[in-house]
Amino acid sequence: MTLRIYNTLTRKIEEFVPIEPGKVSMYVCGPTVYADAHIGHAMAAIIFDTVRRYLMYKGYDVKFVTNFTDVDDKIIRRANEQGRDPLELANHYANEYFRHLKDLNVLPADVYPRVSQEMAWITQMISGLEETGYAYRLDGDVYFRVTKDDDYGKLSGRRLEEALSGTRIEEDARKEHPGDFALWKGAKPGEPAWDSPFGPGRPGWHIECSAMCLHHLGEVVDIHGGGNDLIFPHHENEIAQSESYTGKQFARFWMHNGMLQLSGEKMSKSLGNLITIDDFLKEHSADALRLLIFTGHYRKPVIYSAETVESAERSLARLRSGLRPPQGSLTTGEAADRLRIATEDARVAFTESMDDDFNTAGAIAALFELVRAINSARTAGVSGPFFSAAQHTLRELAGILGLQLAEPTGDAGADVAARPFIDLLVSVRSDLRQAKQWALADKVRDGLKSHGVILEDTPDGTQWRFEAE
RNA sequence: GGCGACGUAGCCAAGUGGUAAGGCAGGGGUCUGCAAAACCCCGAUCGCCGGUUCAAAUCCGGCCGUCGCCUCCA
Repeated sequence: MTLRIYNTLTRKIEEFVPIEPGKVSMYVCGPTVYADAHIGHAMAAIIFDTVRRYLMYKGYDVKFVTNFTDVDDKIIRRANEQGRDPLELANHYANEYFRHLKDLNVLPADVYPRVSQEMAWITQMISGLEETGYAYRLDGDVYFRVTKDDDYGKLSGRRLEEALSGTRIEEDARKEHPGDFALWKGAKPGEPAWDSPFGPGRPGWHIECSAMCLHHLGEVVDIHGGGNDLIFPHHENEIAQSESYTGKQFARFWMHNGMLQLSGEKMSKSLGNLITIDDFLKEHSADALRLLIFTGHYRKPVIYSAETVESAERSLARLRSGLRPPQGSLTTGEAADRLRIATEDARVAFTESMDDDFNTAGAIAALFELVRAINSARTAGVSGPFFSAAQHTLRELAGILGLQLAEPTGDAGADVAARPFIDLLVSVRSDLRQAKQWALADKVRDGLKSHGVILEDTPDGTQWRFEAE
């Protein structure tokens, strides 16, 4: 089975073939670190984390690079407002972001380059573009000359003439063409600056990704990803710079994720309609966010609401139910056989969906089918190798989506301390049930429930767990 | 104004030519002292109009609606 991926560049689903057999180079545009990250950023990180995990599952050796933009207008403005050093501020939010990635169960990238540490590569590239006539100097700035780039606009489907009509671009009469964009910005008072052949200053926004790709992954990358809000101008300009510089195709596959929507609008820092990752994780698990995202398709918008999150939480509980221990002792027979077949079917259905441009909704459906098969087998008394194999497959496939399926714990800290007392109460209640003291037994159960502890009576005794939040 | 995406049951959502996956919520049932969980059963003809086809949610045209990009943005 071959993996097929939608390529924004061609607007078609294409068979994925890496440049070098067995290896994949992947670059994903990371955040500008000047404020708390929100779950829209988390969504992008989670989607490309799963793309990576699936490529690894398919046997590819993946080199994954994602950057931090730590030199930028907004960082500088914010730092000046707060009287802080811009790089210190950026570093603070980068560290926060690292913490978020860990909380969200996103695998660490192989390299996390930062603009501030890539200046040599950036200036070298700008110099190269200047030498070949793709860039020109203007009052201490350096601009990219879009009119010299024949296929400028190929990613976003815009032509230069069209791009101008109705745009809100601030006209800068000095530029040769309104679409020309800054590769280097001359130093201004109160801004950090680096020395360069073009004088002191700092890089434009787009050049950093081109330079970092070149530095860490080479002239051509297999997959370049990011949010679909980056298609224009960011990725268009990256292509222009990189291809003008190397003369080669910059990225084979361009992948773009849809936006997270809150009350019908894109969640974004500038609109202010956001939920930070920290706030989300106070109330919900990382698994819930992943499930919410993967219920839909990565290229489409995801609707975030109290209702969709709640639905994701309940669905999660259902997936977890497949991991509960077996109850019988049947290791062979018809029911065990059915489970074995269902396990195989689930893997096939899962990979077929994922091969189809990461159809995670279909992949999750396969997971639910497997859960039902496991639960049915448990009820039928199946245990042994087929049962554990089914559960192992469930964990493995869910793991490709980054789902951990861990049972919820109580409030941090209280969890460990409370366990022995809960066990004791459950034990006492079992005695009460033996004695048919139903009223008292129910009082214990209801009391525990009000503290977030769920009791379930089974033929093998009473089990308890913490309620999902 | 330009470019692009989308509109499927109460909600989320897959499916891009052969008579609609999955989840949540809801209803009925099995099990249970009761409950919970689990399991079984139940629901939509796919925004509207027209066209192509033996056959369309799926292709084409028009209309209505929503969203994204065109400015920083995952």
